[in-house]
Amino acid sequence: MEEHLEKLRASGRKVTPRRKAIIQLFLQEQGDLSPQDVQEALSGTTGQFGLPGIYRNLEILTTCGILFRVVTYGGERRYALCKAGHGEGHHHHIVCIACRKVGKVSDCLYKDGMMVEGFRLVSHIVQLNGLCESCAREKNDLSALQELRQQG
Amino acid sequence: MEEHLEKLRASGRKVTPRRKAIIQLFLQEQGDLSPQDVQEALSGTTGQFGLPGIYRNLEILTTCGILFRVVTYGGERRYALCKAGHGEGHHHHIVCIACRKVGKVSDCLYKDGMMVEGFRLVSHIVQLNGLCESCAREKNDLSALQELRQQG
DNA sequence: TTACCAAATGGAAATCATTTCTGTTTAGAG
DNA sequence: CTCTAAACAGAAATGATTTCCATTTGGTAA
Repeated sequence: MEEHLEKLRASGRKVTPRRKAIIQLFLQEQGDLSPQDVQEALSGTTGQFGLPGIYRNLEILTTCGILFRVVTYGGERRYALCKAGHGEGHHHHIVCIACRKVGKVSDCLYKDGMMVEGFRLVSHIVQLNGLCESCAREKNDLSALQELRQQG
Repeated sequence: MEEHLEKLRASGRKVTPRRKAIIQLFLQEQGDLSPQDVQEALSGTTGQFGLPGIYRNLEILTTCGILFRVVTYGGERRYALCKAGHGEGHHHHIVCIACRKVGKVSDCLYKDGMMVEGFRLVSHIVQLNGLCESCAREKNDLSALQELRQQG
């Protein structure tokens, strides 16, 4: 938690109860959450929690590098805790489709500047979904892996 | 054009003036378009063109493999012409940030099943942005490349 | 500690994208 | 040429996201 608050302060933002509550929630949940998920989870805890404030704060926490926005085909808005340390550069995340654990991918196979299909790469979006070690072990029969592969 | 209509027929859809107009537009524009872009471009041409119909058709054309939905960080809805031939399997696209030309990436560096950071990869989203050959040649001074790199 | 002010908050309301619904038209098979 | 499922237009509903504004608060400096 403290490392996250540090990121907040470092970017000149205030540490408020709301923000602590949101970070706390993500620490508990592990997985990715939509703004609506956040509202439901926090309603009742600290009185009401309006969606506008949640949108604002999710965006701010993302700017600070505390959260990141998960990339999905449908474009749904979902956030998760960023695994990169303070000041770390370009990276992606990999999410476990079973337990939603998030891993950091700091050495992406794609590097800006490299050639791909006749194009010189300038930027790239990568979102990986997989099975973390423990979940893979749990379901290491092929049929399970097959099924999981469907979900995308 | 004919190859695209073939994809429509192959999936049991009708070939209508609307759909031809949309495909025609994407053939002209080369780049990616939002539903709103499509409406603006087609308004006046063939009388009115309601947004609901555009949403429906963009989705249908995507299902048929004629279009694909571009992946963006913000989740904005944008579509472009898919470069894959009929029946081709898993692939991604690379978009030229200068001329918006789209290329097909059929052999992605990430393969489902491979290990990444201790996770077994099950699925992945990849969207590449770069400079196509001719645009790279045009602006092959480093400063231009530098600038372009900012835009993401 | 206290005062201060920019930043953060809550919540209503506005906005904007997207979907649903309904009645009408049309592509294309037979 | 007829017929039917699919496609169509457009109005309206829905739902997510943003804007606005009056109020409160975190955290710095006196």
